[in-house]
Amino acid sequence: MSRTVPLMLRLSAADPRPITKQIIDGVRRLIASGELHAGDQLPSVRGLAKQLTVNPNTIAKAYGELVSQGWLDSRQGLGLFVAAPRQRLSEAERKRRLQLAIDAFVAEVVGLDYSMQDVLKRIETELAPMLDGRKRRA
Amino acid sequence: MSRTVPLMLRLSAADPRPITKQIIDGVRRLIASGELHAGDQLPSVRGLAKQLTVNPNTIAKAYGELVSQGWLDSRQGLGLFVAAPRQRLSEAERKRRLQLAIDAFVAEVVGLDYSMQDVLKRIETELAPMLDGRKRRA
DNA sequence: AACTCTGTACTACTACAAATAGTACAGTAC
DNA sequence: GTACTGTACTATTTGTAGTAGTACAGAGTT
Repeated sequence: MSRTVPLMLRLSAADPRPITKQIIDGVRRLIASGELHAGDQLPSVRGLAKQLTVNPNTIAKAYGELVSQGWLDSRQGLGLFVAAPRQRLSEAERKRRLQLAIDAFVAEVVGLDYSMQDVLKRIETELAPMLDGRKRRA
Repeated sequence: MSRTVPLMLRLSAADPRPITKQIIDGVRRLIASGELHAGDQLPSVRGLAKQLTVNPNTIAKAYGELVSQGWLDSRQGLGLFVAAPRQRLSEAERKRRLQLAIDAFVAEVVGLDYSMQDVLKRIETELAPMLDGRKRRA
């Protein structure tokens, strides 16, 4: 199964995250949710740069990060492809990242006056499509 | 009930958040968890700056933000005090912030290979002390 | 071989945010 | 007055994000 997809990605100026992070998160989300499958080819660095009207360097940086995290495989002269599911982060690093994410989330939500039930329900709704979209990463 | 507390706050160089945000989140957490009560006096701008070995301007900025968010009240010449519980954010703003927090959290957690149950349990554990530490904000 | 696509690696420059440093001023208490 | 409080400035430094431009190597097509 190998396709070339137009990559449904939107950048938002309202989003406080830097462009590079928006792209990284966006691609990761598309893969995790199963909208992109292992072997699929991604838009070229220059192509996506033109599509999103950002600098090619910015795309290259985001792609490079995704490669080093094991989400993409790069083949010189050919392009970038969605990698087979695998886990490149150490157990300690995974644990550390989860802790950071939870701390940041709690810090943001404190004082917003939402009940525990509301918060958990929302998390569940948004997270569910990301967890079963692709096989469990080895 | 009015106390002057030494403010148990630690800054971490490992924490990716800027100093100002670490202080804002830290104070908000102390209030939400009930470690600081309405009326309690906070360390002075210069005092906390010395304690944390950061610039007084940085503390003043953090305190200023907390005042504008309604967490603290300022009395010229006297100091800063924990405000009575109230909600200064509009319904739309609260909703927006929750959405941003959830989006950011999901983006970080995707690919870490944690089960839904694990994630929800962790959130519940860390968030619980923040929700019942003080009366519901009007 | 020539051409054109791919990723990758640089340097240089600009823009912006965070933090520091220093000064100054107004309000409160002793 | 003196010594604390918060607050408001300006100036400077530092680090990061993004843009701009160039260059090079690998792969496929003609």
